[in-house]
Parts: sequence; C-alpha cells; structure tokens
Amino acid sequence: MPRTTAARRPRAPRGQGERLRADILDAAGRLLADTGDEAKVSIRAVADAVGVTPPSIYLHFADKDALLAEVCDVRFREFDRVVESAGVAADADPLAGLAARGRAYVAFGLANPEHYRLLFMTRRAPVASGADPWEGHEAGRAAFEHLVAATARAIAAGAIAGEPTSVALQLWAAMHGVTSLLIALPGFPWPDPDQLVGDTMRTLVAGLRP
Amino acid sequence: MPRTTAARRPRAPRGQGERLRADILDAAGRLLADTGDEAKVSIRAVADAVGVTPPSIYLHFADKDALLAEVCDVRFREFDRVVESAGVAADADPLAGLAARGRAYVAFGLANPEHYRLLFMTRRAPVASGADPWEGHEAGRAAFEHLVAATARAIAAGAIAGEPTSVALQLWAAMHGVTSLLIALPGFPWPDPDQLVGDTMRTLVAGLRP
DNA sequence: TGTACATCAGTGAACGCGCGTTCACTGATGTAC
DNA sequence: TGTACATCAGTGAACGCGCGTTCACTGATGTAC
Repeated sequence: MPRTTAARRPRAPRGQGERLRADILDAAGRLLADTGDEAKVSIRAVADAVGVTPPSIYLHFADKDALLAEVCDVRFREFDRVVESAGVAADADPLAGLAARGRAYVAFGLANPEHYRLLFMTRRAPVASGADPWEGHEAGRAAFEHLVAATARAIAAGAIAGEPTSVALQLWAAMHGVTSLLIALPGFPWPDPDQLVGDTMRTLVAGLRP
Repeated sequence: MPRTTAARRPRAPRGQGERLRADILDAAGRLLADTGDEAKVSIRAVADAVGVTPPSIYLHFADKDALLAEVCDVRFREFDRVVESAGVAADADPLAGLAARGRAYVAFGLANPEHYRLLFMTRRAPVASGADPWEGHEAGRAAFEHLVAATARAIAAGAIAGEPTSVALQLWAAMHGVTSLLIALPGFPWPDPDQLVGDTMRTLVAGLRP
C-alpha cells in the first residue's frame, strides 16, 4: 500500500513560513495518535501528511529529535491543561479536586495512549547532574507543580496528612501505574478502568487520612 | 566503530543444534540489558554476539518477533522467581511477605530496566476476545497468580481487607507506577527509591486495613 | 570393510526497503536605485 | 517607471546505512547395505 499522499500544500506567502512549522507539529502529533506507533512517525511520513517534501522539515527543526521533543512539549501542555481544569472545577472540596485530577489523568492517558506513552513511558535522557532537571520540560514542571499545589491544599484543609511532595509522588505513581499498565498490556483481563481507578484512589485517600 | 565481532563460534556437534538456540536467547537478553536499547537488538547484532551468521538465527526462530517473545518469556520466569522467593522468605508474616514482594519487584525493575521495559512497558498485542488472555504468557500468569495468592493470605490472616484480585491489582499498579516512572524519567528529581517504595507501601497498607 | 547416500548445522551473498539527512537548485515576491 | 538584485519558501535527487529475510550452497558426520 503506497502512502496516502496528502494534497500538495501551496507555498506559504512571504513572511508566513512559520505556519508550516505549526502544521508539522500538528501533523506529527496526529500521526502518532492515529498510527499508534512511534516508529511510523518518520520525517518522510510527517512531510507527506503535511503535503510537503522531507527537506522542508529541516527548515523548521534541526533534526528528528528536535521535532519529537517539541511534539512532546505541545502534548504535555495539553495534558496539563486538561487535568488541571478538571481539578479546578472540583476544587471546592480539595479531596474531590484531587480525585478529579486522578480520574482526568487516567482518562487522558487512555484516550491518547500514544501521546501518554511519549510523555511518560519513553525514556527521557537524564540531564547533567547539577543542571535544572526541568530544563526544556517547562510544561512538565508546571504539571507537577499543579499536582503538588492541589495536594498541599488537601493537606492544609485537613483532608489528608503528609508532606505535599511525598504525597503527590505517591498519587502520581499510583495513577501512572494504572494508566500505563492498561496501555501496555491491553490483553490482560482488566476490570473496568473506572473501578480500578476508584478503588486505588479510595485506598490511597484512606491510607493518607490524618 | 565497527561492531565488536565475537570469535567465530565452532559448529555444534551433531544432535547438539539446540545449544545454539539457548545461546541466542541468552545473547539477545544480554544485548538488551547492555545496550539499554531495544532497537539495538537486531538479528545481525544477536548473530554477531553469538559468533554466528544472521541466517543461522532462522534455524531456531521463525522470525525476529518470535525471538523477542521468547526472550521476554525467559526473563519473565526469572522475574517471577526473584520476586516470589523474596516474598516466600518473609511469608511468616503475610504482610511482611507482601512488602518484601513489593520491594523485590521494584528492585528487579531498577536493576534490569530494559528487561522490565520489555516485560511491562512495551505494548503486548491483545489476544482475540474469548481466547485465553494468558496464552503464550504462562510465566506472566504464574507471576500474577503468585501475587494474588500472597494477597489472599494477608487478607485471610486479617492483616488487610478487600477482595484478593482487586487488592492485588492495586498493589501491582502502585509498584509498577514507581518502577516505571523511575525508569522512564531518570532526569526527574526523585527522592530515594527505597523511601518512595516504603511510603507508597505504607499508605496502601494503611488504606487497606480492615 | 568400503562406499553411496542422507542429514545436520550451518555459511555467503544478495534482495529490497525505508530511513535521516544533505546539497545544489528554483521560482515567486519584495526592495533599492 | 523600469530593472537589477536579495530573500524567502520551498523542491528534486541523491547519499549511505542498517535492517529483516531468502536462497542456493557446503562440509562434516552418521547410516544402510
């Protein structure tokens, strides 16, 4: 089967070259989600999806890694926005806010498994020790800080006990555990995901009660 | 840099052809652990590590997928053996047995990150619905049943409450969450892994108390 | 005891493929004088 | 107003690479008669 070639994209007018950049990022993200396979996101495939020739990609990104890193960043921002807004909507009760974040976290992962895989299941190079570990991952930093803040509010309200960062890590690890197992092992006889998330959340909250 | 070619392996004597099969499995596993990169485990690289030519692999494995599936199975058996024996050693107190399994689980993952990745972080095709989900993954079934059994003992002893399978899934998801995040995001400013595992285990056990 | 034959455990060379990336180029559009 | 030139936004063709896999073959060893 030959690659489905998109219509040839008309050349951008002068000064609008940056539009192609945005289209490339978008196409790469969609390609990843649609094929469900990071190996299928090749420079050629992305160029084809956008309707442009492969060398054009290099007018906007240094190399393939730079492109993927930026796709990752864009999707991370989306992830943070979705999870945080679900949490904020329920924050009247800080515990409900945390639970809503957990549910939204898992739901995002299951709805966008390949994006989730790229964000949280693919090895991201460790930065040099001493450097800022968040350098180049500002969206990641924001997402984590949002979680720590929500956790701190629940602690301040007396709903749970513990040190905010430690508790946030436990919640994150548990929700990530559920999400990534469901994504990695779809053949396993899982119970209903909602129930698994609910049970896990209830156990954690009970265990963290002051 | 040219691939470091192993000494040419002497031809097996008659009737001993199966020895090469075992050596191939072993070399593929070591290659995965040493390079830390599944993409580097190519038919050519494995053949080279064993000291044989690429077509020889096909005398023993139908194709690359079959080889990787069997590597996976071998490592899964090792994983189950390590975790279960750590648990059995502490089973005098069922709760201590569960905790020992949790620690051994995470330790195995951190000591063999690429094997862990292959076992639990790489998508394994879902089987046809209706078929036995464990078909071809007998080692996986055994490992999971060992965990459920240990959980059931802790429940029977009155140390924790709940339904064995549900509780086992919660414990698994949490330990997997910790392990896989540490593996996937080594650049994150993690606390000491032992502390993270200990905190998570304590929270879960507290939340599951009868 | 000798010899033809079968079998086993591989080898050597090649196939076609898709990949990331580079390089010289093109053609439309704006700007200086 | 005309024209030379610069710039922008790409294209077309090719590079070398490593990959999974196939195919015809080889040479040592056993077995039948």
